[in-house]
Amino acid sequence: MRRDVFQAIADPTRRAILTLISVHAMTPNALADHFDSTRQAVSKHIKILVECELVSQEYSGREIYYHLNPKKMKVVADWIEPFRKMWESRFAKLDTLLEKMKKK
Amino acid sequence: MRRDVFQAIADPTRRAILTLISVHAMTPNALADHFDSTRQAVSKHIKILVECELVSQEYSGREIYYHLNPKKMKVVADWIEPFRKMWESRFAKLDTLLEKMKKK
DNA sequence: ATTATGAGAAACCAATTGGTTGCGTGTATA
DNA sequence: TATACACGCAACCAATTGGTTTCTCATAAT
Repeated sequence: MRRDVFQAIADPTRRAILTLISVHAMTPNALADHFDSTRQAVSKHIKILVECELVSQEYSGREIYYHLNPKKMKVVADWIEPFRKMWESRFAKLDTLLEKMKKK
Repeated sequence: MRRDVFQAIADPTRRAILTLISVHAMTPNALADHFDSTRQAVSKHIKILVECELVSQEYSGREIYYHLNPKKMKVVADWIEPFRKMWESRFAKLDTLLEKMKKK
C-alpha cells in the first residue's frame, strides 16, 4: 500500500475531489453527484486521500463531512521547489541575454 | 495511456531519475546504475517522462543523454498554487490570533 | 571485418488500480 | 417500532503498471 501524496494526486478524480472540498466540506454522496461513477468508487478515492492526510473527516450523525488539509500539499510544493529555482534561473538567463542583445 | 505530469511524478523511481538528471544529463545505463532494477525498467520510466515532456533527449553516437525540462513542472506548481494560498492564509489567521492573545 | 556495447521494442508476468455489486450497521424519519 | 437512508467494508473483475527476459539494430572498438 503506497499511500503517499504524490500517488494520491496522480488520479484526476482525486484531484477533482480535492478541488471540490477546497470550497467547503462535503459528504461522499454529495461528492459522488459530481462524477459518473458510484458512491463506493468515490469513497475508495476518499479513503486514499484520508490515509495520506490530504483530507480529514468530521462526523455529523450518519453523515461524514470530508475536509481538505491544504497544508499537506506542501510535501509536493517542497519537492518542486528546487525545480522552480531551475526554471526561474533559466528565465533569468534568457532575460540577461535579451538585455545584452538590446544594447548591441 | 494516461501520460500526464501528475501520473509521471507519482512513481518514486521516476522522481529519483528527475533529481539525478537535474544535476547533469545522463544516459539510461548511467541512470540504471543508481537503481536495483534493469536498464530496460529504467528506460520504460524514461519513456514515460519523455512522453509527458518532463525530459528531452540528446543523441550522441550510440548514446542518448536525457535532459531535464524543469519548466514542465510548472503544471504541478500551478495546480498547487491555490492550495498554497489556503495554507498560507490559515497560517496568517493563526498569527493574528496569537497577536490578539498577547495583547490581552 | 569482427566483436562488443548502448539502447529501443516486444512478449510476457505478477501486483496494483479503479471500478463494480452486494451486504451490514448505525442514524434519522414516518 | 418500522422504514429509509448514509456509510464503510468485502468480494470480485478488467485494465494498467512496473518489472523481467529476449531480440534486433546501430555505433564504437579491436
